[in-house]
Amino acid sequence: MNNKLLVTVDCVVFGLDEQELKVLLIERDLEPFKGQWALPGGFVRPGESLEQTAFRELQEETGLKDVFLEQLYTFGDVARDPRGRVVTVAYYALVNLGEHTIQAATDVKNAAWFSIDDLPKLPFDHLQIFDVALKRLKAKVRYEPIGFELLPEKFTLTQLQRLYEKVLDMPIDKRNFRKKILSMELLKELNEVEVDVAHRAARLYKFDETKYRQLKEKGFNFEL
Amino acid sequence: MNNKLLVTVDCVVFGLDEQELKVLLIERDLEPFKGQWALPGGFVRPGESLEQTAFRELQEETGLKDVFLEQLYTFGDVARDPRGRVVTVAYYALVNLGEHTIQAATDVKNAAWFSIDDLPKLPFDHLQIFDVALKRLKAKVRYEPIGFELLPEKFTLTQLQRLYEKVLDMPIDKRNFRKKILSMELLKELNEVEVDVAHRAARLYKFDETKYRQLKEKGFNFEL
DNA sequence: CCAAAAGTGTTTCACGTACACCCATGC
DNA sequence: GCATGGGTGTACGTGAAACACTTTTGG
Repeated sequence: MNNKLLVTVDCVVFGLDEQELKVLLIERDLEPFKGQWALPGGFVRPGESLEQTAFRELQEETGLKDVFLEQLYTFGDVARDPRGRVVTVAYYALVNLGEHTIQAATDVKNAAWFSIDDLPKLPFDHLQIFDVALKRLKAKVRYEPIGFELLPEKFTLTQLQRLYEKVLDMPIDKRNFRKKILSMELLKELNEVEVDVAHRAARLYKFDETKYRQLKEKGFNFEL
Repeated sequence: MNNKLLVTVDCVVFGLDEQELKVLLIERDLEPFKGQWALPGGFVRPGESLEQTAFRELQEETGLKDVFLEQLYTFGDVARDPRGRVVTVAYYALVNLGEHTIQAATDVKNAAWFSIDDLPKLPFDHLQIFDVALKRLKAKVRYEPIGFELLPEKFTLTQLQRLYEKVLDMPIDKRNFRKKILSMELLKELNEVEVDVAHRAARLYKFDETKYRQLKEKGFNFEL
């Protein structure tokens, strides 16, 4: 009895620039779907964990490393891959677009960011995977402070607000937002302000990871 | 290059009786860990989806069918199984203990319910899988009306309250609970009451699935 | 001095929370 | 008639939501 299946890992990488929420796609240089834009990913090797596969493929195919990564869902429909029975464990990642540069490499012709509402046609069930990832991101950003992963280390409150507005796709009141986020005491106010802006420079803040973990221990729940 | 891996599905089945939250375990009749209590599960067959595997294994090993089932997480550590590289896609299920009878069958010596705070030693990483499942159940029960899956179709408000108290492991105020749950208008009040109780009989209710879907469309969010 | 975004408080309303007694029924 | 759980209302406080003007800076 041969029960062995092919297992891949695919990654939905979200990035934020000043304008929009984007996804990182690679142009496949291998069959099937050679030449098409697709989610980065590849086969799990016998000696590596699923998460290791995700990190390795991201680095190999797009040059990204040290990113926030979390398992999303596992897709195992019988006919999802023309090569045969392939189960894929999907992950999603969050990166700050400004601080990471991407570059195509192994098995990939090209790697590029696409606006989430202007995606090319995706192969396999990658569109479905993307949809699940976006839904997860929208839900999770409200009750876990993962949004900071999309921003540079030092950011302004307005940048933070924009992030939530873009991910949640809804307007947020400035005063209420500031009141709430500051009242959580998760942001460290820096003695620095923006530079090179053509108006009053905004104060910079940092997310205080340590403090968050302490508060969480005590039963605190992040909630936007 | 041989990239094929073994893939299994394991299920954490939660059940509720009048006293406690329980988990369904099976006594393995095959190596490895023959004779030990473990989560029900087995290999994914080439022609079946992951969910189909879960349903099939549940039926074969425990006799359960028509249960609420949802994917939990995929565990793929390299050394999690002594047989070699085995990735397992874990599911969790919710059943009403009174309305389903279980019976051991294929590859299984025995099947039985265990109190969640008195589990036997589990093989593989099944304890870790159970922990993730319990955590998920506790979290999800608060923002999705899945708790009803643990009750009979017709239930009293007190039963419903007990369910939440057991799953969340905390006391809940009776009047506030009733006010809140009834204000959602998700329960259909029946013209029936409990029978065979040695005190005033409580009114029976049913969860109104259709209404829930309608409200959800309009942006309603269940929240306890 | 003008444009652009930063920064800041108050009022209102809804909802969560705390809390105790009478009622119906079976034995 | 007594034991057992069923069923009900109010007061209080906290936090969410709505809302507009002044300040700072660069060009």
